[in-house]
Amino acid sequence: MRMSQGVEWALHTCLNLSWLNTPVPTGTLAAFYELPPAYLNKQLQALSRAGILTSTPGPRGGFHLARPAEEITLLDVVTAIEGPDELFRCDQILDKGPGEHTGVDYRQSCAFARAMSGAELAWRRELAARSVADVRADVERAHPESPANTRERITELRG
Amino acid sequence: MRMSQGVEWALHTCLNLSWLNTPVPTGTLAAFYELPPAYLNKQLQALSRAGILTSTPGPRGGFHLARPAEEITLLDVVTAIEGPDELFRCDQILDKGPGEHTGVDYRQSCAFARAMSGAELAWRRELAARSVADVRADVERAHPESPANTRERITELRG
DNA sequence: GTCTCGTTACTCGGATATCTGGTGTCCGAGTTTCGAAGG
DNA sequence: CCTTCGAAACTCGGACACCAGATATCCGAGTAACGAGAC
Repeated sequence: MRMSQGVEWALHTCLNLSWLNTPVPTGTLAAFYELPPAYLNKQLQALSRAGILTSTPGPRGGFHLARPAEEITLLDVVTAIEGPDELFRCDQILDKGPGEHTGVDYRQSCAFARAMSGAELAWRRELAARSVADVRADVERAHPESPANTRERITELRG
Repeated sequence: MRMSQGVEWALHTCLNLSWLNTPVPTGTLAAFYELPPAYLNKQLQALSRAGILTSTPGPRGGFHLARPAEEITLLDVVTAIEGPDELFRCDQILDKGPGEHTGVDYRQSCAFARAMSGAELAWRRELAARSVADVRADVERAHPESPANTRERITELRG
């Protein structure tokens, strides 16, 4: 049960994009971290479908944030990459056990499913409470040179 | 990022075992929910390695809880099946980016890793707060006949 | 009747296949840009 | 000099291989039970 690698890429890429105000193509964003460009593109497409990024085709095109970093939560990114499914999926194991098989939704009736769902909700709540802008503020506090470094490196890579 | 099916099996099996005080072989436990016996055995082995179950070989052998259900948390079971790894693993993507590459642990320095780790901690805290005995109490409150039903069905299946 | 011992059957345990989903890659559709040609 | 037009290059987007981990299975090592035989 490891989280997809794409989540980490997506988060850092969103942070970098929040320091820029121009579309950046996938190749440049991938070169920044030496990532496989085509696969990063796949993740960015997912973010685009989720309405987090906006893509512009053609020369001088690329991806840019679809809305302010303050309105992009970590949960948004995780959900965009990993999908909306829950971690613990109750496959209605109880259907085969004894008792009434009245076609009830075990996601609600199974006590384990409820407990797991509650724990997952706490996780989601934490993720939804932190935006990319919050993290950006932390980074800028610890490393004030980061924005300038990123901007410089991006323009340099774009050549 | 779906959680392994084995977690659900393990949870329900632990609950059933908490209603019995005798070793139950894998075959019987599997038949209870019509699960593949050999694969369930694999999961129970993991629980055994984690110290949640105790296995006794030979005739009249099987698995039984290694400690009271009050002392078995949902987190214990999840960790036993899924392993101790974190959901979000920071693969030190920043190592390739600009800045100092002083061999620091990005699990600590990366702001995203810290945020994700915090959210995961909230999740683990919820899971650790609920024991199998808590869930058992919920089930017995909603379905008082469950313990007797389970005991009856187990002895019936064992033949 | 009781103890001993060997056989038997049953259990776990790990080593072995199979399959789905994450990982990685490629090429085509569409658009902007740029430059050249004509007015 | 300005406008128009066309080709080219660059971008995303989805369709196609590959691989690790989860799923599923099998057979051997070990042990408790049981029964037969001896005392």
